Amino acid sequence: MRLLLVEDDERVAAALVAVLGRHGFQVRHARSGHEALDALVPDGNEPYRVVLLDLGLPDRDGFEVCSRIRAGSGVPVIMVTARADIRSRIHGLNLGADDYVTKPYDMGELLARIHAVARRGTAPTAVAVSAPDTVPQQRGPLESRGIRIDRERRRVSVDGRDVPLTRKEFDLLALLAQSPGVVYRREQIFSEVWRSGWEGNGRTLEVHIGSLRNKLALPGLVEAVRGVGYRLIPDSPAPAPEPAPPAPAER
Amino acid sequence: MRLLLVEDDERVAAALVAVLGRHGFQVRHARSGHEALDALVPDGNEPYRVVLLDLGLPDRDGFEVCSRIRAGSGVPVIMVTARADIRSRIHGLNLGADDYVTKPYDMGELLARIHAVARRGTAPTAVAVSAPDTVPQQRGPLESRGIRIDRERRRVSVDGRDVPLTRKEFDLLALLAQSPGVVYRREQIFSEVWRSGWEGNGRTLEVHIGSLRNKLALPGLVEAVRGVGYRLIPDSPAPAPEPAPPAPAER
DNA sequence: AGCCGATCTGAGCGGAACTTGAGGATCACG
DNA sequence: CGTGATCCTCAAGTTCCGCTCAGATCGGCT
Repeated sequence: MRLLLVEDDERVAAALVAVLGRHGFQVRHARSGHEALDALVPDGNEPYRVVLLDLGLPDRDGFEVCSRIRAGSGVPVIMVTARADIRSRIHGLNLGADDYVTKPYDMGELLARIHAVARRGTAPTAVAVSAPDTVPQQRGPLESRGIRIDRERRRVSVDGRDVPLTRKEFDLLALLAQSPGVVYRREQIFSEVWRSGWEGNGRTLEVHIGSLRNKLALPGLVEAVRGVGYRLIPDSPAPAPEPAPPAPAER
Repeated sequence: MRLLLVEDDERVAAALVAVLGRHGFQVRHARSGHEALDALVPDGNEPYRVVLLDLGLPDRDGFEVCSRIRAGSGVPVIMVTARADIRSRIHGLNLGADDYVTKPYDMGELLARIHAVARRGTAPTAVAVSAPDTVPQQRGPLESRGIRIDRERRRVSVDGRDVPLTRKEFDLLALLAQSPGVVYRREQIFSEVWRSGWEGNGRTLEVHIGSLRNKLALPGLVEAVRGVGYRLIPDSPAPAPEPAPPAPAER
């Protein structure tokens, strides 16, 4: 059974490779998110049954790696990380991870969890991972429709013009911009931008959406989806992953 | 989305039912392992998408309940328990549980984990106990007869032409498209698309079906099955395994 | 403490979405 | 071929939901 380990710490990786090997896994070790995404491109070999993803990667955000994996494949992903806070957990799981394990973990439990997601299997994927960078996903600063979002500096600019945003406004925009076009449900927004379990009582969300719209001054960018939530309208009319050749993967 | 909650503490259960209900789950509450196993017997209704299993049950060991569930069904099981020791965790996961959450847990995280296992869907495994249409929730856009349904983006296109749908219309279509050819009974549709067991009094369903048909402009796609409900006609073969007699399993 | 920006809440408005009812069309069945 | 049940369509109501504004509250900073 093939397993993809994404981990930049050589010592940790070596230990995991050894243990997993003893338990019957054939482990491929990727040292960066880039290498991991490369490794997942179907190449005729037996596909990976599980991805073990460490979030503390050097080259790019581990969350981003996860959503890119998820954009192209249904392979089960287990996030393994030292970040134990609730927000990160929820965020990781909402990005499509199948499990989220915090360090330090018990090796036996990790193995059990690997088996749990592996036996459930790879989800069917209609998305063909053809051309690598045709999917306009976040790389470094997010960029879409002239908006540049710098997560590290928490700065946003529209057509070069700097737009000062408050905390909530920024978090809101950063969340929506993560996958332009995708509808984020209200509960999901609350659980990611506000403390979890918070039920929005008043008109809080609408007010923040309103001020965000005002400051960005890009009419039509933030769209309300009645009864569901909000989404960003991507510039390119190419909204969704390819209709894809109806070629079924089987046989 | 139906969810089976197995919990003997009434207060805990009530709280969970409330929160889960607000998040769009139709919750069935079983107070014992016996009741849970009963509830999981396929009865023609929409199958449960997730089981939330508390291990502290009075009548029998929660672990046993889990393995019995697993013996007859591929439904995802999340164990929720105060037993945090490693041995129990590993034991639970090895018995077939898909996740293991210890009390006290964060509600937001629990919700995220529920969604994580639900989106992965019911395992194809199962002992095929005459559970015909437990089609796992598909990842990626559904596609059939030139209709592309993107659940994430809540967008529908017919032959590339974008078709804006309202909430009910979209939910309705997404439900029917889940298993083209399968007849969805009226009560089933109401319980999925209109949450909180509300029986349609007027001509509500017909009107929404009507406007859906208008917008899609694909004559013959949505078929009414007199006295029963509706279904989508798949392009390819006509699988007519539907006995569709007046379902006697009604309670 | 006092200030000031950020966040939250409540009320009112307008429009979209949903529901209802009636009449006509269609179907199953005798 | 008649009849009742079921479904479809149209045209109203009615409810729900998002937007905005204005004021209250929170929280960090000096």
